[in-house]
Formats: sequence, structure tokens, C-alpha cells
Amino acid sequence: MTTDVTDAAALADSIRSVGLKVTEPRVAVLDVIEREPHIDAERIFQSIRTSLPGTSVQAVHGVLAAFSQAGLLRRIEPAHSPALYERRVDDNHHHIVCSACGAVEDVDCAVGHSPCLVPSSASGFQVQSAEVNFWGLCPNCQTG
Amino acid sequence: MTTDVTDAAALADSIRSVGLKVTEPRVAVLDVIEREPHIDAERIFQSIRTSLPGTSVQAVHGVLAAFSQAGLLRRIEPAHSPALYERRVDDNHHHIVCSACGAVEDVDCAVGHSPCLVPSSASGFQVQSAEVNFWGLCPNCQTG
DNA sequence: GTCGTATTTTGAATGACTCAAAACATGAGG
DNA sequence: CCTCATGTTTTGAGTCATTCAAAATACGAC
Repeated sequence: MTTDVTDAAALADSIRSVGLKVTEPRVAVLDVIEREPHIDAERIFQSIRTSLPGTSVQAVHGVLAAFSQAGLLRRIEPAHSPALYERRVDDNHHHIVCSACGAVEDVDCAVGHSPCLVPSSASGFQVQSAEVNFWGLCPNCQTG
Repeated sequence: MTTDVTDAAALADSIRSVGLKVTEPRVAVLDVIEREPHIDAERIFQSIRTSLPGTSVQAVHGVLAAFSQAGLLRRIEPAHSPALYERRVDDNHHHIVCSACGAVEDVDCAVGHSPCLVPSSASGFQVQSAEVNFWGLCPNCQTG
């Protein structure tokens, strides 16, 4: 149910590895995202508030900002949804969101490696990254 | 500089054609978006406030909501930016945003027709639409 | 164990947008 | 052309997600 010692150590290592101090709130936040990817700040706060009384949503935002900046987390911002966070993998994967219930799943790039980084015409822009979100109905919300 | 009669009539027609009543604020908002695509509610309000004193940002939001719902406008929501609006064209084009100055340009689909609507694995989702935003540096912000 | 600095706490403030009730204008019908 | 019902806008308040700032605190290098 709760984090075992091994996991906690691994989480602490990840945090240390990007040059950040290891603190209780940070380990707790990373742990929650580990077990539930694509979660927003509010729900992270709800998950840790029992084990860390005295924490606030603002604190969670602070931790998330530090992690995102350090490259430990990836922040995704689908339309009509608060920002969601996931542990960063180096691949360039995208997301599919259920327009009915909001469920989010990972989706690999359609063709081989990041075709989405090569738009046909970039109007002179130097393309650095792409943000791709698919919308549809998840299996549960497809009635029939 | 300002809308001539012909344009105003054309705008009114577009509005009527989707079954909405033609009102001053609506014509004004559509006119602004016509000449400056990818604009947000606040800036639309700034553009029309002189010619329509007594208008408010909320009113603009109301007009935009009505237009979006009627399919007259497309609403795009890039990360770190308020919602932007553009006159809807039926093609499935995407956008490229300058990470420095925020400039937005249209981008056609990378390969032929909407390849972005066919992710490799949809995890059982019924894909309905895709939201694709590229990020990079616009010509102006590329120093050197 | 001590101490400087990074981090968290606490509380307030912002930006973008939505909601609701009252005043008003559009355009269909007479 | 005038009237009236209904669709729109106005006005004002309220919400949600997030950020900012100052004070209190904890991490971990020494």
C-alpha cells in the first residue's frame, strides 16, 4: 500500500541525481506520480496530505516546478484540463485523452521516430519540440 | 483602417449562416479575428473597446463561446498561453508557437492528409481529433 | 554538531474564465 | 411599421489553477 524502503531509496536517488535536495514532500510527490502518471497538482496533494499533514497545494506546485525544471518530470497541458505530470522518459511520446471522462493514456509516435517534429512547412521557425494530444472516447466511455 | 461596408455585410452573413443573431459586438469580434488570427480574448477586447464603449471582456468571452460552439471559430489552447481563436477552415492544420515571443503561425499537416489522426496504438480509444502544436524560435527570435 | 543555503510554509494575489440576474436589442409575426 | 418573445449583452460576483513573497524550517556540506 505504502512505499517500501527500496522504492523510497530509488526515488531519493533520482532526486539527488538531478542536483536537488531530498526532502519528504519531494519524495512523496515523486512517489505518487510514479504510481499514478498523468495526475494533476490537486490530486497529488490529496494523495500526500494524510501522510504529510501541514503540506499545501502551493508546496506541491513548488516541488513540481523544481522537478519539471530539473528534467525529472514532464508537464503536459491538454486543453480543458489542469496541468498533468508524468515521469519523464526520453522518448517523444504523446497522449490520448478521453473527451468524456478525461482518462489519459500514452501513445507512441505514429511513424517510427518523432515524425511530428518535422512539419511540412515551418514558416522559418526552428522547431524544437512538439505537443501532440489526441482526443477520443476511451473503451469505458464507448457505449455499445 | 476600419471595416468597410462590404466586409461588414460578409461578416454578418457568416454569423447569420450558422443561425446566430447579428449584433454589433459579434460583428466587431469576428472582424478583429479576421484581420488578426490567433488572438486571445483580452486582445480582442482591447481592439473593440474604442468603437464599442460599454463592452467587457466577459461579453467577448460570451461571443467567442457562441461562435466556437456554432463552428464559426476554432479555439486553440497552447500550453502557457490563454486560448486563441481563428476563423475555422475545414482543413486539419496545426500551429507553431515561438517559445520566445509567442508568435503563432499555421502549419499544414506533415504528411498528406491528417496523419496525426492515426496514432500507432490508440489503447482502444476511438480517436476523434488531434491537437498538434510545435514549439520553436520564430525567424525574428533566432539571433544570428 | 553547526551553519549557510535551499526548501517549505503561510497567506495573499493574479490571470483567465465562468456563472447568474437584470437590462436590452434583434428580427419574426402581426 | 410596430410589437413582443427570445436570444444577447451587460454588470458584477465568483471560481479554478497557479504564482508570488516573506517568514520559518530542514538538508547536508563541513
